[in-house]
Amino acid sequence: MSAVPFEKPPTAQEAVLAELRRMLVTGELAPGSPVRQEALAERLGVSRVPLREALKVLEGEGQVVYAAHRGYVVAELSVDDLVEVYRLRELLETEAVRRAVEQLTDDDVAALQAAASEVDVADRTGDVALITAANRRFHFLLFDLAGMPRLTRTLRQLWDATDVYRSVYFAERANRDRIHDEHLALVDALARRDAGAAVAAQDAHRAHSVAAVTAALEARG
Amino acid sequence: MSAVPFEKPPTAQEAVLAELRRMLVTGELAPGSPVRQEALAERLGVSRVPLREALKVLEGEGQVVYAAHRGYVVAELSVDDLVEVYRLRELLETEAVRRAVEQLTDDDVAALQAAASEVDVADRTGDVALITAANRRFHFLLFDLAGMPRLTRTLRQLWDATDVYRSVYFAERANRDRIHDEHLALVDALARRDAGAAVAAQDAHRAHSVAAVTAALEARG
DNA sequence: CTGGTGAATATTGGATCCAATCTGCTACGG
DNA sequence: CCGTAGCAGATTGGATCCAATATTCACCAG
Repeated sequence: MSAVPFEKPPTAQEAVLAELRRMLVTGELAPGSPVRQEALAERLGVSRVPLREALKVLEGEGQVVYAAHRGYVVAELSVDDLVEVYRLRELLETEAVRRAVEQLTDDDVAALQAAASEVDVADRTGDVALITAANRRFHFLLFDLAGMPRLTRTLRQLWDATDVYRSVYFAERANRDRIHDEHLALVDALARRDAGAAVAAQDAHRAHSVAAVTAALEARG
Repeated sequence: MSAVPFEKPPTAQEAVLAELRRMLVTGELAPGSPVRQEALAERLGVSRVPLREALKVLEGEGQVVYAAHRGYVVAELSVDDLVEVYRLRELLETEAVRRAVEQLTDDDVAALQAAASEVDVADRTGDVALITAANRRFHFLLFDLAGMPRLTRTLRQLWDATDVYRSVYFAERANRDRIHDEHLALVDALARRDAGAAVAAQDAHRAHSVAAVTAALEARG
């Protein structure tokens, strides 16, 4: 009985949800495009039922919008929406960092350092999806340390909403280089339990991101 | 063709969702109790499919928790959870008020005054459900004026999460009396475009609420 | 008496089928 | 030529049925 920590999908709806999230991040499901349930379900090898349940979750998160008898459409973010998301992130992430700093152990700091290194490792592969995932793990490791589950959940929704658009940020070599330094500065501030500096580092991090993404968004119209 | 603004339920899942929300607020679906799909569906006069879709929405909002093959359970809030929700509300509602004040018109102020009066009207009926609803309309009218849809949505989720517990607050005569004064103070500050005072009024409002609800929660254990 | 093993039951998960609604095209009248 | 009514196809919404999993309880070994 090899009790290997083997990943398995217990239900189809969860597998579908995970796959839909992936398709949203990669842009396979592009913003504004309608979701054809039958075709998508067939492609995923399931019936429409688990697909619809997964879509309901995404609807609750605002990733897709639903209209009765007209189905689901992949949510489209305007520049205003994007700016709003980043403003909310600022408010909530500031809280998260301040709380986390209060109860940060040395082990936590070490774990954060390790997570930051993982981002560098992913960076060297050049795979945008890997980088995005590693970056996310790093930041949410920190958020989780605040010990506020609802805060983490809300932040996850906000991050999810802009995942597609953030990819363009990671696609740029210059941005990826800057991330390394910014993460380093953040971990450094945390190691010193300097909440103010940590918040400042996060703010800078976000500011770069939002600037790049809005620029990209306005470019295409 | 009488184009009467007649209420109609476009889909069963929406009707079910609305009914489930009502049952959650009234405690008909009590925190911690499992959701028996077949029985509940039959009681609502629908099959399990639309019920399950409605439950997925509530799951996304954290109103129920889901475990694969074990079903849904009505979410239970610990005191810590409750304190967290109120802290998040403080952060987000402060932002909402500050933004709203920036672009408040005289008509908006008048509408807020009217909404506050509605709360008084509901108050005189003594019906806790009516009071809760009127109170909610008043506050969200203000939040909406910030022009930040995601912020409003997040706040709605936070309010929903604690609706059941807030009922105990409104059940107390003394608390209801205080609400009138607090709303008056808030509208007054808004009419003067005094963001600081408005935020302070809201903070006081919340502080009373959280104190009452935590007390009630700790009392029963 | 305790612990575990197995079958029986209850409950959830998913697929298929049918009904309801929407969309696009066509034809007709102005 | 333009607008509209209506029909046909496409798509979603919901109900029923079956499969998969979990839970309960009886039974037995120790």
